[in-house]
Amino acid sequence: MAADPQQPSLSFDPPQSEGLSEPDIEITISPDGIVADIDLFDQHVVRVRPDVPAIDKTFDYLVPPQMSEQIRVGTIVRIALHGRRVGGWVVEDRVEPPKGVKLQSLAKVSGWGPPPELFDLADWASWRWAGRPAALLNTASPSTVVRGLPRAPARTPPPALIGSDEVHDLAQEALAGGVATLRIAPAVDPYPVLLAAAALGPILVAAPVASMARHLGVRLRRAGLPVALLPDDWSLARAGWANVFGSRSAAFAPIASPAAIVVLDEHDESFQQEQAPTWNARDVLVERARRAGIPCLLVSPTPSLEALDAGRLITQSRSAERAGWPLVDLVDRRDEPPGSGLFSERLVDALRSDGRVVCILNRKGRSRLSSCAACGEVAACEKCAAAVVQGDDGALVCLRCDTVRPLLCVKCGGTKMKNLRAGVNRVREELEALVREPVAELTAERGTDAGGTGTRVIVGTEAALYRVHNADVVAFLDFDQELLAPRYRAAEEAMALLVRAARVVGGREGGGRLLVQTRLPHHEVLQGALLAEPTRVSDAERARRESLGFPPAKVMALISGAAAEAWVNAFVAPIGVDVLGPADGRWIVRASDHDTLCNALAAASRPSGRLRIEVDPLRF
DNA sequence: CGGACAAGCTGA
DNA sequence: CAGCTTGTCCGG
Repeated sequence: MAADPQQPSLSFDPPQSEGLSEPDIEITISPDGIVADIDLFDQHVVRVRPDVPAIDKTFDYLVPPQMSEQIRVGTIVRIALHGRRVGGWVVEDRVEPPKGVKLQSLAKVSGWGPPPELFDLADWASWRWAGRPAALLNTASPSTVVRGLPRAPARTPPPALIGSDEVHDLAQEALAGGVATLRIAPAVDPYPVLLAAAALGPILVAAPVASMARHLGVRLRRAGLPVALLPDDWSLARAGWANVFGSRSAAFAPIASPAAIVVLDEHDESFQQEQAPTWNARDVLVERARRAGIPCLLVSPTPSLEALDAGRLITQSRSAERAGWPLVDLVDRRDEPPGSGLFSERLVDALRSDGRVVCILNRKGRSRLSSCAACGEVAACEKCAAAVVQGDDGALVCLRCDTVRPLLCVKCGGTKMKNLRAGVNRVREELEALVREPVAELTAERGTDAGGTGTRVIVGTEAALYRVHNADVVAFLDFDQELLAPRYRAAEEAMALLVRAARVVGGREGGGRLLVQTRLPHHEVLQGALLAEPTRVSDAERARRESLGFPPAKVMALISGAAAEAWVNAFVAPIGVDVLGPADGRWIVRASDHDTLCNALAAASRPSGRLRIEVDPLRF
């Protein structure tokens, strides 16, 4: 490897060895000659963490003189371990090797790795989410070998930042120190927040989806500031002088000393990793900022309870916040007979206007609940008796055991079914008949590419809200399904859905409108959106979670997998920790705070076999 | 993780 | 008791 042209700002200070205390002058000559009898004073020994998930241990290696220059904490190396070659990270430089161990030499220097502080952060996250650090360090590492870092350009004059802007000023106030939650309405542009933060120096910005991170990063770049877009610009981020943008994985972005951290849409559940360890980027970044002593700004139109607990809340003026929410048309369907269909008069009016209308129904296929037209029998699986759904092709599929049967009543043999709960596929046909023009269907699986849908009326699941960028009206055909979903975070999730829809239609002064069909018009989620008062949701949720002992009032971990029972049997719950279950082969370990929970999980022994420990489950 | 090595099981 | 499986340990 050519010598890295290193920046002064990039040079790494190795941890000073403990003064000049006398090292042991004990020269051991190993019989197989692995260690030459060279002076121990001159040996360069590093501590390496192997990139092997199951090995939770570090090992010491000799650094051959020709590699010595390239070694610092974080460097990615290859080592011989137990007869095989594996990758690893240098986690400590110039250590004193333990006595009586024959050291081997590093096999190779691969290239640049994460900055030193990410090792401590990864260790913390592996404790906090009861996982192994190797996966987290991989998130912090480049996908391909990085041999050099880009130099900072000659100093350019800072770009002219905007003068007076409410959001910019609020962000400045929030950046005064510590963790702050900044609540800005859905249609309010978060860009001034980034300008305010970037005035402090290079910042680290995380957004729930990569497209949002990219969009904002490109805007900042056009304003003349250096920007690294992760994961592609890993080496630029590692160089330390650029503003770093990324999605969830940006929690472990390799920028050494950001001036501030900004988490956009912190309430979004995609910040949480689905695979164990189920770390949450917002929580990791709050801790990262705390350790670095830098400000952390959590931005959201509807802050999570976790964000509200993390720091002080800063809000827009009432009028500005209201202006940033669309008008919400609540269509109260309580007086309509059950089964009167999904199309209220107000919805039909909206559909027959000239505007672009997106209809949202979170049910795929043709029908989620059918009954025989002849005898009235509700269609169920003939094997396991669970409800069957009618897919796009008309066949009945069991959701539990995947048994498929043709459209046929098991009781009377009838072949006509009444659609008690229509799915998107069926609704599309009905809408076409209603508006007499083509209607497109957009779900996660089907539909044309982003925004490429030419039709005026679109129907889809919530996935459609990611793919349509603007519309005059977003109509929720059956919002009660979201409000009443059997998940403890249903209210917050429903509010997040309204936020996403609000972004598609824009604020009320631009004519943005949401139409919500419901039998629960007084529900705090709908009132919160209607009045642009998200605290209605958080206040109600806070009280509910407290009384039920749900997060964040209590914290929990979900234990599942084939080895879950063995794990629970071996687990001795300390005081303040209780184990609930089993339900569906899963257990819940619960405590009042993360210290108690995570210490208990860390002390538990892990049986062999498949085991999933999900700390802070989003569903249980 | 995956190799080494040891303790247990089978068959003559 | 060889030859094999299964389990536990450990790596610099």
